[in-house]
Amino acid sequence: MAGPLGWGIVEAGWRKGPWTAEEDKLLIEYVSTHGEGRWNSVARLAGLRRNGKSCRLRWVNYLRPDLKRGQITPHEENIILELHARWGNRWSTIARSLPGRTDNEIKNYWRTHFKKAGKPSQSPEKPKSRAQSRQQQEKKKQPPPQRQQQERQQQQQFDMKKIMSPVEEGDYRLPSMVPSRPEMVFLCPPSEEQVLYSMIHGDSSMPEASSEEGLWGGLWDFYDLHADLDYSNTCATGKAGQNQVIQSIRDISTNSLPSKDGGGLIF
DNA sequence: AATGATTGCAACCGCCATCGC
DNA sequence: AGCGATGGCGGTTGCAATCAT
Repeated sequence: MAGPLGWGIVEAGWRKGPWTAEEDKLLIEYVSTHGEGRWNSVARLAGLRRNGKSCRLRWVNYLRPDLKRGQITPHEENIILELHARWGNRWSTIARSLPGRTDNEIKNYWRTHFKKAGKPSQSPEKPKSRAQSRQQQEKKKQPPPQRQQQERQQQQQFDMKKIMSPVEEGDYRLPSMVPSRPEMVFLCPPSEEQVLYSMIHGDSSMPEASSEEGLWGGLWDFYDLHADLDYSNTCATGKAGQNQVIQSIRDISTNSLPSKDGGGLIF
C-alpha cells in the first residue's frame, strides 16, 4: 500500500514497501523468462525498481505458484510444533517439510499462535476466538539448538525424506499426517496423483524438482477455483491482489510457456 | 457505535554462508 | 587465500483487519 505513512517510498533509487500488482506481474514475467536466481539482475532486466533481496523475498513468500494459500491445517500445526521442538527457530528447515508453506508463513504462525503461550500475561482460560481456542498443549519447546554445520546436514537429511518415510523414531508421528492431507491430492489432477503418491510414500529417488512439478499442476486447479474474485484492488496485497497475481501467473503460463498436463509453469 | 487490544501477515533489516574471481 | 557479490535465513516492524469491551 503506497499509503500516506511512507510506504512505497523510493530510497536510493529503490522502491520499498508493499508491492503493486504491476510490480508482481513484472517479477513473474522475469522469473518465467529467466528462472529463479540472479535477483540483482531483476531490476535491470525486468524494469523493477526493487533490489534483489526484495524481489527474491516477494517471489519466495508470495508469488511462487507452488505456494499453498489458506489456513494452516491442524496437521500442519502439529508438524510445526513437532519440528519446532526438534529444530527450534529453524523456519526454513521446518518449511521444507511443509510443501507450499514458506518459512515466513510458519514463522508468523508460530509467533502469533504459540510463542505467547509461554507468556504469563496470556490467560489460557480466555483464548481469543481468532486463535480458535488454540490447544494449550504444552509441547516441550527446547531452546534453539546451536547452529553447527553438522546439525544442518543432519536436518537436511531429515527433511522431506524423513517425513515421507515410515516412522523411524518412536516419538515421531509425522508420516501419519501425510495421508491425512487430502487437500494435496484433491488439488491435483489425476495425472499428477501418482507424483504426489510417490512423494507421500517415500520414493526418495524422486527428485525434488519433479515433486514440485507435481504440485504445480494441481495448484493451477486450485487457482482456477478461486480466480473468479474481484481484481479491482490496485495493490497486490490482500485477497483481490492475490487473485490478480494469480491471474497474471495463469496468463503467463498460458501464453508464453509450454504447458504440462496440468498446465503449470516449468522453469 | 466507538475504541482499544489483538491477530495476521507482508515486508524489511542485519548477519552469515557460499560462490566466483 | 582473500575479497566482493550474492543469496538465504531468522528476527523484527508496521499496518490492516478483526475482536472484545
